[in-house]
Parts: sequence; C-alpha cells; structure tokens
Amino acid sequence: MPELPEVEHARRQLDGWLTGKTIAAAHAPASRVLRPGTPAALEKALVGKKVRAVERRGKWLRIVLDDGSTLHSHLGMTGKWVQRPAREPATKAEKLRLDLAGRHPTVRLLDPRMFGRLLIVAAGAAGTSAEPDHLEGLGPDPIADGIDPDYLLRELAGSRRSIKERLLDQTLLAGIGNIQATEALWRAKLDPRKRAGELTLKEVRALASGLRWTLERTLAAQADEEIVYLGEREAKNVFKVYGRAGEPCPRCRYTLTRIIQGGRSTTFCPSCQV
DNA sequence: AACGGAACCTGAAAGC
DNA sequence: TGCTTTCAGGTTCCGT
Repeated sequence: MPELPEVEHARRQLDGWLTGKTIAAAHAPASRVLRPGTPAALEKALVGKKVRAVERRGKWLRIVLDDGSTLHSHLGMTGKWVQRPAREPATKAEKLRLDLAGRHPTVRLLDPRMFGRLLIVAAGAAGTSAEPDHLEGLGPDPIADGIDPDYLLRELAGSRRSIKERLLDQTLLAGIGNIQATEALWRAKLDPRKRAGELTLKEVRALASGLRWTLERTLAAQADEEIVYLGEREAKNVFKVYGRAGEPCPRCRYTLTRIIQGGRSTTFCPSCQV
C-alpha cells in the first residue's frame, strides 16, 4: 500500500488521532518490525509521553514526543496505522498498540508481512546533529521540497539504468514507489525502458509534471475515500495504467503491456509511451 | 561505483 | 474442494 501519498495520508490521520494526546500505555509484541529495538525499550520510551506532532519525510513517518525523542515508522509493503476500539483484541498482524489518556480509541500499527520498521530516535540524537541513518541519504521530498527538473536532469546524467528503475531510488526523490513511477511515466508519455541518462530536459520536465500530477491525484483519491469509508469497502483501482495490463490505454486505446524491470512490474502503453 | 538478482515475509487470488 | 502457483504499492544485501 504505502508510497508517498499513502504515507502522507497516514500522517494526516495520525496527526488527528495523536497530536496533543498523552500515551497512557503501549504494547509491542516482539517482532522483526522493531529494528533496532526491543518491546520493553519501545514501551518505556512511549508511556507517559505527549505527542507534539506527526511528520513525514519520503516514506518515513516521525511521531514527535514531548521529550524531543521521535518514534520513526516505515510501513514497508503492508504496514498500516488504524484506530480501533479499546476492547477489540489484537490480531496476528498487530505490531504496536497505543492507549491514550482520556476517552479515545486505541491507535494500532498492523503489518502482516513485516517489511516495515519501527524505532525510537533519542532526543539528543535527532535534535543536535545529523539525521539518523535511514533518513540520511534521502533525496528531496516531492511534496515538501517540490520537484526541480534541472536537479533531476543532473542526477540522471550518465545513468545507464532504465528511467523506471531509477525513479525507485529513494536518493533521487524520496517517496516515489512502483505505482507512482508507473503512472508518472504514462502521463509523461515516456517509455519506462528508456535509459535514465538519455532523457532530454524536455522529457525530464514532462516527467516532473507527471509525478506532480499522479501524486496529487492519488492523494486526492484517498481524501475522498476517508469521507465515504464505512467499514470494509471493495478496493477500487483508481489508477490509469497500474494493474491494467490487457486493458486499452486510456489515452490512445492501444492494449497496455506488463513487463518486469528490476524485479518489479511495470505497466505501460507501447504505442504512446515512446 | 553501479547494476542485476536474490532475500526477507505473509496472505490473497488465480490456476489446476 | 483442496493443493499449488503467482503476485503484491519496499528495502537491503551480495556478488560481479
């Protein structure tokens, strides 16, 4: 589920659920998601703390606590923050449960596949000097920092890799994932197999605008969903080409094709993406 | 240094 | 009805 728009959506939800509230209790079963860390250390770092803010950088969430420490959360492939009534029992996928002071639903982190991560960054570590390792190399955040075509052109120069694979590199832009890359390339009318270093400034501009287009569109679709959402609803594919191999291209009607690049699937239109 | 590929995991859906 | 295979929106590590 989680690429930049989903993580930003999660940030907004968490902000509403947690900011200004105090964590009365925390329960984290031992799991691979706690990297590095232990259940006891995590629980101790959270209990009694008030949440000051919820921030995002690329696909990383940072829950800022009132002692200056931060809880960092990466959702991996299947991570999800949810609100649940206090009486509802934990499922197998539950990796953290936060009980808040006062009458509020509990906030829980689910992650069945456990590719996600959850860790505490101590107060001194985050405030004073460098970013922690996992945030260190991240490129500009497309929402917070915008997308600069000149920067992209410079970074892509000399790369023999395909533009699709290159877009998934978080040091280029932080937060772009398989869907957003696929959608942006379609919007920009670019062949995903094209070598990254061979794009012209004009093509890079189209790509930057394609990225902005899909990010905003995906974010908007989620905002809508929250309002309509009631219990479980059938997941609907809101994307133009992702997951639509075999269907006609929404732009030129040619049949969309699915290929594998760097072990990830890419759907594109062989007719209008050149 | 850059690159392709495997590995890390579970679960839902499609295929037989 | 099972059993098997495929696939999944992410990162990291390993050998070349």
